[in-house]
Amino acid sequence: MSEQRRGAPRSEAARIAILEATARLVRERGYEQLSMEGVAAAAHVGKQTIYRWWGSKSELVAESMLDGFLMPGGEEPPNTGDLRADLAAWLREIFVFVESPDNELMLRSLVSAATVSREIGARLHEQLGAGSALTRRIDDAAATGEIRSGLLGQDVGELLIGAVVLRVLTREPTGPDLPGRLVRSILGDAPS
Amino acid sequence: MSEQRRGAPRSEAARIAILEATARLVRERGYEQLSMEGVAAAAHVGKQTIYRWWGSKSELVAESMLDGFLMPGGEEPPNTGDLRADLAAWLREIFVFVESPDNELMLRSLVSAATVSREIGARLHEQLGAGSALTRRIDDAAATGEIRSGLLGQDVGELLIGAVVLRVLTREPTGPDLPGRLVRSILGDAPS
DNA sequence: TCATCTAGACGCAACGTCTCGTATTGTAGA
DNA sequence: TCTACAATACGAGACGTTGCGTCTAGATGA
Repeated sequence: MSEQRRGAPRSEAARIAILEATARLVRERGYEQLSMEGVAAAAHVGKQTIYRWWGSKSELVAESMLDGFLMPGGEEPPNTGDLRADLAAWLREIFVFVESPDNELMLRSLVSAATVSREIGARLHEQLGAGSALTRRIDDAAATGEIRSGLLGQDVGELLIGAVVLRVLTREPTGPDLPGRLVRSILGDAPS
Repeated sequence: MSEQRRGAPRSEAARIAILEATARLVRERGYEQLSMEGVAAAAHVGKQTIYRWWGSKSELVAESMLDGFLMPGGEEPPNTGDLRADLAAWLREIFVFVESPDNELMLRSLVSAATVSREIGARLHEQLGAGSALTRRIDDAAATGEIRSGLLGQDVGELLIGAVVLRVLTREPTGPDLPGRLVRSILGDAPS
């Protein structure tokens, strides 16, 4: 069944070099300033080699992210038994990451790419949505009565992550108490 | 004090034509495909007239939005006395608007522009943030005890609007019950 | 008089396609 | 087994096109 292809196989070295160069240039200059010519030059690769495998800038940025060259792996929230504190700590970490000048350009580039490519949007949702550790953690808490029942982990996750994305867009500075406020806005205070 | 300027004043006709052409082209082709040359041609305007008043594509798209050529004015949530129902209805309207194929390109263009221009981000926050009717409505409800105290209108608004923005990015279809679920995720069920 | 207007020329950067010559693989014939 | 040859990928870069942002020209209007 598996018809053998002829000719030279795809060069893994070129693929890696292109994705790494893309990640580096996105971090340095951002999405709009990223050019295919720049990537080709930085990766010491012919332009055709890029266009052969990726159709557009957004696809390229997408794969660079999905393969972990751009974004670190999804951090899981800690688990100390106190869901509210855990979520607030997790959010605080994320806000620190988001507000770091080193990551600003990269994150906005990711959002830009998502506005252009349906695929990135889908992967974004996949990586953040149902099935993540965050979602399960909240569902468990609802089942054990730590938080009020009726709460869906997926919905709570969307609200929290949405707030983070909104901050990326508005560039409003976050105060140290924002994570706690947001978590309590949803889950309320712990039962005494 | 008011020094009289000499020479011809700025042409309001040209300004309107440019902003309208920008809005039309953004709706038709999206942010990335929008070109300054295209706007100049469509508005029957010299390129210099655009560059004289706007410094970049993102600024142009920003003003086109802020002046109402792109976005409809901020809709206020209805007020029937039942905050949960009002917010759900308001969210439902927004999701319908967001998911309309006519508005998809425009909204993603707005997000793109916000990733590029700090000003748009700030205006976005200004238009959606504290001081809006939504925020006041929630603060009032917290004061009268319709919802639990300790909730800040600004935080709740950020969570809800963030969820909308996230949907714009992930392009996940929304179910008819999502607005109600999101509102109840935050406010809980009405006290019986 | 002076700032604005439309129109378009200008040099430059990047686009996406195409063509080289070379390297690397599978297939087929000697 | 050894040797052509076909197929494909590669780096490099030429090519025409598009859009960039600046600049000049001549007309218009306060």
